[in-house]
Amino acid sequence: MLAVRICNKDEEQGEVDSFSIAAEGFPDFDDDTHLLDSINFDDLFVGINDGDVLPDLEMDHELLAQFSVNNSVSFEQFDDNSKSVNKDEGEEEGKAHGDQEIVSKIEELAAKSKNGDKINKSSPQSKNSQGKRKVKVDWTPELHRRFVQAVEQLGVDKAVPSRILELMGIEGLTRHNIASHLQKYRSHRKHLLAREAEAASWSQRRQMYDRAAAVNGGGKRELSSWGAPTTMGFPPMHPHFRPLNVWPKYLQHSPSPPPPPALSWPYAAAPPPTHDPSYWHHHQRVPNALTPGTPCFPHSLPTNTRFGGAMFSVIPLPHPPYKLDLITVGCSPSHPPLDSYPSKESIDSAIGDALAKPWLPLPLGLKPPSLDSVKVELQRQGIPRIPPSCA
DNA sequence: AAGAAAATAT
DNA sequence: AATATTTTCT
Repeated sequence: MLAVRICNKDEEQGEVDSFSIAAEGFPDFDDDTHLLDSINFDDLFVGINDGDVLPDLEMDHELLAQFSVNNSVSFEQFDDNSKSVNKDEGEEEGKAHGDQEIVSKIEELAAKSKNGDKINKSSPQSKNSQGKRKVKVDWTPELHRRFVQAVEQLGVDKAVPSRILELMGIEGLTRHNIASHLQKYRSHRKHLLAREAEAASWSQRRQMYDRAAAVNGGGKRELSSWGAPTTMGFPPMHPHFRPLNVWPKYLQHSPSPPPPPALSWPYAAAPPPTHDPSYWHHHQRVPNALTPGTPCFPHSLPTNTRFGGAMFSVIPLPHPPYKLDLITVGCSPSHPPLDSYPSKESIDSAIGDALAKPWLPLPLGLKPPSLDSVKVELQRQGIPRIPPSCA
């Protein structure tokens, strides 16, 4: 059947951990035969044929499988002995998807007995031959959305696993499942906030620096022990003082992922693999509002230019070697990303290592301008490249 | 029961 | 190697 049954109970807590996972939109739902036909067992066994695991598997009872269908995963509680498959509630909101693709994949399997090799200390892991881990919950975007919804509804501070569990109202999910997801969620959130704070902080320093620079005009500037101009006790702008090099990993490679629909807010976009950072920040933001932490340098700076749909700031420093001190690229919902983007490395090398390049965070899911655009703009503004030797 | 940390699995 | 998810420990 579509639903796979997990058959052991959590002795300690009495939580039900056996449940079925039903796939929405799966054809021939009640016809095992057809379903089986459509399962690719090669995939099913990928990764578990390393010999030491296989022998312990028993198809019927030990094999845990989770079927993941593109859009939704639902959980149904199982009676301990019942074999019945419960079809799931419909996907509430985001339905209306004619899912033509059936099973996208079978992700999970295997209850492993991971003991055997260990001089066990009777840790629950080195348990009986039946060592079955609980089935992994597949936190699909849909599921996560509900999670986030619940969390936000409760309020970030009041959102504790048990309440979230209630609100989500998805059978089969345990408090533990949620607790762990919550942990990660908070963690991501924390990082994000930290990043934003840091960016903001540097933004402020930048402002102060610029103001001070404006005041002293071309006056002489004292050099710190760093040999660089300092202002108001802030560290000199120097490559080594990059506040934070936040060039989202997912932006670094992948030559040209399908450009997100220009005007749509990427957070709402459909198929975020778990890797998509926007996954963790699904809460819809006010359209057109700048993402908090977005490089919002003093907009008024004369050198602040828009081009190619992205904001691009170049802030020259008063002194020759520091001619070009900071470049900021950013996008906002109203300024869609460009088609392509350069790697951080390519920009670094193009601009020259002598320059401080604190890349401030881009709104998640958006891309910085292409390297060519940057180059062009640099030229247009008559900003000379500075050889590293000058630094 | 909540959280953090450690352990596993992918 | 890095992540995602589970398990253990406080």
